[in-house]
Amino acid sequence: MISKKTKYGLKALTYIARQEGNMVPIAQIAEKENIPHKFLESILLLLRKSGFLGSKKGKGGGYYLLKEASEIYMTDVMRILEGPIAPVACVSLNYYEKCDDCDDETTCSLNKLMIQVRDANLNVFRNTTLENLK
Amino acid sequence: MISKKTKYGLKALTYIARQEGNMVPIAQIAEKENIPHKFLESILLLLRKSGFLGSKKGKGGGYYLLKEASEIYMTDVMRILEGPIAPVACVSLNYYEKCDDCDDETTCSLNKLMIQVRDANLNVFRNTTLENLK
DNA sequence: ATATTATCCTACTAATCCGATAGGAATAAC
DNA sequence: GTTATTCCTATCGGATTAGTAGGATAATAT
Repeated sequence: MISKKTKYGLKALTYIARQEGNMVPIAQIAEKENIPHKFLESILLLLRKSGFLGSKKGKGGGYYLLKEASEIYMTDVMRILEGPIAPVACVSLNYYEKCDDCDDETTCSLNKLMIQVRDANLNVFRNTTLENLK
Repeated sequence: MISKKTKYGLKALTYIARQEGNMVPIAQIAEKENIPHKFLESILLLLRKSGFLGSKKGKGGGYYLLKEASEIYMTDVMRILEGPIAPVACVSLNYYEKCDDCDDETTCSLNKLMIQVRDANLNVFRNTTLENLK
């Protein structure tokens, strides 16, 4: 199950994408998408620092997409918002970590299944961009 | 990412499946699979209560599979150990819950993607049994 | 200048979940 | 009756999640 952060983040990105380049203030997204304002603020900050959004302060300011919606892939967004796409770190492409309980990954009984799950999810996220959510 | 409970549970089930019907004590699984004994105890208790395992108390006791490994599907095991397979409750087949932030699911921008993710995972779990992990 | 509107940033908090442990009761074998 | 096992409830520290607080900073309009 994904976190609310992820869910809110995806909804916000979609909302911004729909405004076709116009500056979108947090308050507007928060209201329309039923997301707590301050919580959303921290999420948009993260998305900006991660290179998905640009922002402008002050009156008439807000957030906007830095790339075309069709070039924002779910793989990238999910990794920032939710973390690893793999179900266990020992099969993660971007967040690899060795298991403490496993001596040898190649003989681990779960390894093949975990890789299948990872790839199934990757396949969905690699083939979905923000444009597909609009 | 799956919890350690799920990971340990899957490993334990696989270990038991490999013993071909023999009674397997917790201590043996714990040692061979590097799982904390007491933690594993609680997991096996759950798997027994959920109908996957039988048990026998006392000397020479332990756990055993109640069904053939080839009839124990990952869909069922995962739902018990990890909970919903769906990434959000509002597209869950077995744990459905309405979103608080969504007025209408059919127009939710995330709905289609979430269903795709759910189905991708279901597809893997439905086609994997404990036999495949042995 | 000043008021207004917005993002930026750090810190904090309450609640929940996770991973693990404690300690004994019940049961079966020898 | 001793030993080996599961059974059961309760507890605990730490991490994570979801959300809040409060002000600093910047841009705009008047």
